[in-house]
Amino acid sequence: MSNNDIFIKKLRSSGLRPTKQRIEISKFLFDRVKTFHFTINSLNNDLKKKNHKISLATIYNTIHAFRKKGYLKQISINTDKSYFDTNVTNHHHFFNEKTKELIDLSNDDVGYVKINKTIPGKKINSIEILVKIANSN
Amino acid sequence: MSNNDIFIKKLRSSGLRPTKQRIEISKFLFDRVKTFHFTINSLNNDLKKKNHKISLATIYNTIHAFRKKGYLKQISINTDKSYFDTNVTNHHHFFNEKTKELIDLSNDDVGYVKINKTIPGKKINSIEILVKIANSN
DNA sequence: ACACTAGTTTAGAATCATTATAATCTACTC
DNA sequence: GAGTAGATTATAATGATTCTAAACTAGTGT
Repeated sequence: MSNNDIFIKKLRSSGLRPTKQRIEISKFLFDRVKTFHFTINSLNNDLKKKNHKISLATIYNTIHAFRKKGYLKQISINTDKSYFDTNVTNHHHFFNEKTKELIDLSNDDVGYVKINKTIPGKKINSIEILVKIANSN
Repeated sequence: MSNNDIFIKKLRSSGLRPTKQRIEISKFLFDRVKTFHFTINSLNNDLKKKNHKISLATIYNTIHAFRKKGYLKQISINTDKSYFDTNVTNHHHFFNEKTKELIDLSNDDVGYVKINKTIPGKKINSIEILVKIANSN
């Protein structure tokens, strides 16, 4: 089974039509060994370099479709642009405010976090930890 | 000593000229019993209601000046607008994504978080925890 | 294979938060 | 009171994101 077929299956199984654009974006995002972080802008530039002429609107549409299906995580961080992560497992991040660089923190890197407060009628959906770092000197 | 005098002293001591606008904003933000969360937009509306005609640009300038001086905290959260907190002590937040409501979590509400990973040449500036909540039924 | 339809892509316009500009104003110093 | 550095202001500019509506295409049925 070729890589394309894998993505076509994945898209179809989640109710997304396997269009040329979605397959190309899937390949770029998921056909690699390591997960990574990106912004719409960086993704757009990277796809342009690969001579894939995909409209910016389509990139936005696709990324949000993938996010809704759980194939991408949007990172809670206060910046002018949104950051996405192809690592959708439960984990956290270091964030270098100067360079805007994100570094994964595995769940094991973070001690268990207990939340000793409940809100009646509400349940916890996720716990997201952002560790801001800077040069140490 | 009147309230105004307190804010004038505070502003002057941090190298900010105590202008009419900064004093008004200080009074609105800090002259109250409980801390609270706000956006530039909500602040602008609230100040308008009080018949204070402060330019939006001044509100942005002032809030960022206060943030830089440590009088306000900007919350790490992925939304279209920035959220600020008049509670600058070490604490965390519940966030209701549907209503965009923020609820404080005291440091005691959150078990001690140990970060078992270091980045050479970098130090930790802050650890920010966002607990996303939703209706439980 | 062909046509139909709902879903998708697209370029460009619209929106909205935020920042920049540059003219006017004001708090502080002498 | 005059001079000046710092603030305020209205407005324009920017930039990320979303909207629009026309053109395109994948999937279905014939």
